[in-house]
Amino acid sequence: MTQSTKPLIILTGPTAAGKTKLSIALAKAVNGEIISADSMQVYRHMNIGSAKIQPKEMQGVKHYLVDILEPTQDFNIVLFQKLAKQAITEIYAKGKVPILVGGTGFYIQSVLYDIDFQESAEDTALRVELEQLAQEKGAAFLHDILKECDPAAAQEIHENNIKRVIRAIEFHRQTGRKISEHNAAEREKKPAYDSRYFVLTDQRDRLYEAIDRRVDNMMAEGLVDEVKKLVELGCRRDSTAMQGLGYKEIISYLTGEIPLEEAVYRIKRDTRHFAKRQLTWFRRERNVIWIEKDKFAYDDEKMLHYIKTQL
RNA sequence: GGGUGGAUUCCCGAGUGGCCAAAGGGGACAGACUGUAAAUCUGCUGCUUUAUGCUUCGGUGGUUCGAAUCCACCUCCACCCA
Repeated sequence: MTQSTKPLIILTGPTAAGKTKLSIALAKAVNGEIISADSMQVYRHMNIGSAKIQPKEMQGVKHYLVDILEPTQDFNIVLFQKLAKQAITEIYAKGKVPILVGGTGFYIQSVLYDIDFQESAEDTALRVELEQLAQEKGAAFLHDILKECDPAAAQEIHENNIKRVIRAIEFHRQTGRKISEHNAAEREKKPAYDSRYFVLTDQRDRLYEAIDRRVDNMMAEGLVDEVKKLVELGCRRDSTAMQGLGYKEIISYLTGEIPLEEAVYRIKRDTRHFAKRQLTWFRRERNVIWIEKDKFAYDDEKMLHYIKTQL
């Protein structure tokens, strides 16, 4: 890999597995710089709830895509992909190795396979219109619309998954093509880099314990105050940033909908669900190198050594 | 000591004679995902030789063709009166 002109190291894994800490050691070991593949850490002022790496923890390792947006702004995968690619170019120019670190599997995929999103922009007006249609006439009605323009997509996407049904219809309206065909073509792509895809994980029960502990720490560190400030900054419940785990629940607490202990319970539960979904995603990715912490006696040094043997 | 209300599958909880292996929710487990992805959505959850099969609804015994559902006693829990 060191011979290649386009090396890319990916270090991911479910939330609370310990990616951040290991990533710093890795970056130092391979003369790398880190690109965060995390949909929430891009936002400024969201430090506690997103478990964002803090400047002193970086130990001089440059990080990209952290603290680049105000929480009132929208972020999405296309923007991520564009910025990540820019960062990679920049890192190559320095003669360093880019390391993609973070738990958002879809973001990682978009870079690794250089997925093409450009053909179709999002159309807010259309989305709102279709959402209303679904609300008034039901999910099945919307799904029937998709059936007419893209039967294959209709078969693949469950009618209750309104977001994805809307996107498929939107894609067709804008491009005249079928998203099912587009997706099939994109799926054939080979990695755009000479990559190593590491997934850091642990036994399920230990992972869940780590999540519970982390949430308790977040509360102790002042997550409620952090969310209060975000609300003061103008964040609304439906803004993209407030969809983050830990944020939407605390907002529900602040508006008096649920007691604080219920909010904490939900954050823990939903974060466990999230970790499970992440694992499902990584299992499906091709050529993944699993790093099971228990097999390395929970020793970062040993994990790092193993990673180096795989490069 | 007396009275009343309870005990249901991992949890909560519905079920008052057959349509009940037992609603619904939660959890657990599994999966999908190509412009909101920390989002959104799906499946599954007693056992097995998958069957008009077996075991289950606090315990035991009864009534009945048939009981989670009715009766008796017992155990435990909650509340009320002493």
